[in-house]
Amino acid sequence: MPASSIRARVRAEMIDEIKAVARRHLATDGANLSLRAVARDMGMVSSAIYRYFPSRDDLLTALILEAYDGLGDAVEAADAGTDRADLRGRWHAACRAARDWALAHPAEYALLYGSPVPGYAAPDDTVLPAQRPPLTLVGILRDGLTDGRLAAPDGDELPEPVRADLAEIAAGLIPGLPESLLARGMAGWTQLFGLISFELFGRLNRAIPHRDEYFDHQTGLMADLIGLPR
Amino acid sequence: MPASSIRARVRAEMIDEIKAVARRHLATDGANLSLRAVARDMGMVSSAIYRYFPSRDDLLTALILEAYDGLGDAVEAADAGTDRADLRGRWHAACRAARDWALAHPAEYALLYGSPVPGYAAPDDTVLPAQRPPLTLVGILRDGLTDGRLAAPDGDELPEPVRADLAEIAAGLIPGLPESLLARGMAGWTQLFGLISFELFGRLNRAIPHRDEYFDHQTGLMADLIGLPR
DNA sequence: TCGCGTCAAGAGCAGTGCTCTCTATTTTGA
DNA sequence: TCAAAATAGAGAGCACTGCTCTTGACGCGA
Repeated sequence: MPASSIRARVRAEMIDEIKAVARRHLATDGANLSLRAVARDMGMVSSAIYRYFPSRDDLLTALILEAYDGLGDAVEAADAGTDRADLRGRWHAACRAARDWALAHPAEYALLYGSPVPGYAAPDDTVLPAQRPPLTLVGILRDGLTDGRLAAPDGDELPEPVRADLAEIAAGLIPGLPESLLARGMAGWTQLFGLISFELFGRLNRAIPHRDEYFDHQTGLMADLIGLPR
Repeated sequence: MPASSIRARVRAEMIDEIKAVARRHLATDGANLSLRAVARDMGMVSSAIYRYFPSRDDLLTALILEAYDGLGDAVEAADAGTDRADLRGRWHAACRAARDWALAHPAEYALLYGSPVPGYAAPDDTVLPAQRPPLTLVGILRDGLTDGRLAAPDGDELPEPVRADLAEIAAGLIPGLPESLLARGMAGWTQLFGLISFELFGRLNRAIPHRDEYFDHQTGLMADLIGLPR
């Protein structure tokens, strides 16, 4: 290890620095990341970047993976930092953490959840990190169910195909979660994504001055739909 | 009119053709629309396009406006084509129309609701067309309220800032709509946007094979939250 | 110390948005 | 009617992009 490691270490540092510079560019210039600009910022010639990332998309993928992890960390930490029995508090904390992260990293959020780049297909290793936020949310529901604080909504007659699809998802991710509860959890996650996107993409610029309160109230409505006790 | 109209007519036809070709390019190549490619497709030189659209952004804006109108037309027509008294049917029809339009025009949907292009700011005349779909949705709620089929949810204690913001929105768009109902309508609209985006951007590719049924069930959940009678 | 592998640099290709100039055509006004 | 004005398209050119290929220098293991 000692011999080759000096070169390997430099290489790892270069990769990190490129990602850092790219993230900075992303924050200021938005999604149209320019490899040449990154190289210029690093005092390199553009072709040298290709020693570290075979294409622009690969650099973007690396940034996407880091972003997913950042968001996942934030959401999970917020959930973990709240009293396990306070289901509604955990829901709100997780939602707020996602929003806070998005507001702090708008360009990275747009990279994750904005319109997909035409030629670009997210590689498979983004799937798992991408599931962390919604998994945290439905994890709250599962905890509520197991300790009796939350009841599966009854009277929901899920159409059989929907029930089957949701059952498959539940089997893979959170065994034992009733499909009706998973459906409502996913509605909450879907609405959370919509809330953040609307705010970040400027859709309630003029309409809603009190963003924090509006956000909490909207996520609270979904908590009501799910049946999280007040 | 006859004198200048021949040239004016040709000009109008050119503008239409450019937009049509651009829309075609948008559908195949995604959001990164190339003026030069459009010009090439029309047998023109790229600089000639600038006689009709002063910049690429202006062409995009024209496409955005048409897209908003197409979506607005679809949603309003679906609502108008349903029995006025069938609130839930109207809700589902409007939601489905939005989804169908999005699935039929994915690139245009991404243009409207995807991540904003960094340098690009939507001009003010997009605001009104953009409001048509959510307005149609809350219009259903207003109708239900006036004919007694829908009650404003009580027990909702909206935080004062949220209530004030929503009251202002209601005053400008749909006078008389209680803030609590508007809040739930916006939750529904937000979730609808999330649903369509998730589906279109490939987020439930593997997870949900039965998209139609899932969609209807999810929008039905929001109808429940709003209180639309079954 | 020698040779292999890695690295940065530079030139170059094809593409982009956009500007400017030049020429041909159409429209307009006296 | 006929010249002046407005408009249209073509072409060259600028600065930029992602990416490839070649060249020469350097570090590293044998």
